Amino acid sequence: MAKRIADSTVRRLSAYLRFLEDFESRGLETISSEELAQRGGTTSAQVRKDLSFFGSFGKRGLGYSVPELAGRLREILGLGKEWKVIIIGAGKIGAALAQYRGFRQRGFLILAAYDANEEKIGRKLEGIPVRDITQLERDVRQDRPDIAVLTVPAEEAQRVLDRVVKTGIKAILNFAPTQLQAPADVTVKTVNMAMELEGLSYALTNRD
Amino acid sequence: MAKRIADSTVRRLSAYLRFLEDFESRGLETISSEELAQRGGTTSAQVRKDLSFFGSFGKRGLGYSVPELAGRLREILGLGKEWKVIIIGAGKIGAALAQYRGFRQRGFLILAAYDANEEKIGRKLEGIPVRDITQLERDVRQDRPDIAVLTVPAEEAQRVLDRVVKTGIKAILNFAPTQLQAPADVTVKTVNMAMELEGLSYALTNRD
DNA sequence: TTTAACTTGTGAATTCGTTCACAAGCCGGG
DNA sequence: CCCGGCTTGTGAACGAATTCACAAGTTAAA
Repeated sequence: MAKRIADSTVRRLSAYLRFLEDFESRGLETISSEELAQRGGTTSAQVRKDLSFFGSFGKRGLGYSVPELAGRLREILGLGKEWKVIIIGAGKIGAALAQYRGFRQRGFLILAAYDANEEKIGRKLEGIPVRDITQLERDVRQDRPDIAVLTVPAEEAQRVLDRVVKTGIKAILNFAPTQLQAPADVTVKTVNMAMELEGLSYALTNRD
Repeated sequence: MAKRIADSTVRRLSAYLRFLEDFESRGLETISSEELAQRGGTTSAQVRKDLSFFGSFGKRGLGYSVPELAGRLREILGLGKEWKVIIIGAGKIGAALAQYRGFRQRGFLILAAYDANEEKIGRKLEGIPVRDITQLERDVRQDRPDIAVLTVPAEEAQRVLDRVVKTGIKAILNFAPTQLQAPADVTVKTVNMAMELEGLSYALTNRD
């Protein structure tokens, strides 16, 4: 890949793909950058610029072919293959994720959940086996998951992350409300609800 | 408030507060911008700039008083008062949120959850009453919640949001993986897991 | 074939956020 | 009381992301 693409750009591509799939299911053939922009809360210039990093997919005067652009976006985002996911922490959030149909829909296959609690080990979490966290390293060697989702308490998050990194997993989705340190070749995305809530609190407090 | 503060700045303030609380509990008196920066994965100049938007809280040569800065940040973020929250959608994610202790800890009081499913109405979700969604408008007039958390399917999210906005609620935390349209005076924050996952997929696919 | 109405792709201009760099201020030790 | 070591607060420089603006290409209709 020639240029480094900003995180915000990738997020928008992801949003565009969602609208395209909606358009696709309604049988529409073409879409303009303006239509795409309105649905995504951005501008048509932004849409065109975002896409231009990866090539030129549109036809001047006409717009973009919906199926073609959707296909190209899936390719760019790496959604062509199946990604194997493990969930670490079989609590309430882990359970909510385990049943989330968005995973499977987009090609993310959840292999297993891990926990230290003996009462949970051996059971199923929304159909997904809960395994003993002590087996993590052995299982990873065998199953080769691509992504680990962390739903453990904040206090344990860094320790668990270090362990996960050591197994060679390069992508982590963290739900613990804490900043994590990881090597540069490991991508960590954090979903921090506490932060979002405080953002709302700030907005409510500082109105014009 | 004189200047418009960037979203990214508010998120960092929220992160700083978390470290400060950690420092506070360990009985430390002062902290430098450098220490704060290291924990938050940013730079000391960034920390100082962020804080400078709101005044000057530090002592040159010494750093910041931990309790004082924590207090000022809570004030800035509007965490001094108790915010009343309702959850709309009593599914798995709603349940996970209902039991999330981070809410209460930071002064967010969950009043109730709402659902259309008769089997859920009247029961409790992690100790929180599940009410009939048809009563939403009446309840809001009475209870005056500040924040609504949306954990409904993507297809219904916009419709539910419109209804919530009409009741006068000005802050919404959305968990549906969809872009929502709201009036300018309503703040909507979306936690979009699908987007984060696709960000990981992109990162795994486009390595150097 | 010509024209009018559209829409893309992209350099240039602009805006916004981050980093640099340093004067100003504080503290402790001699 | 003065000096050396530290750390803040903040303009200025920089860099990144967004928006502007327009040439170039497409289509449809006359």
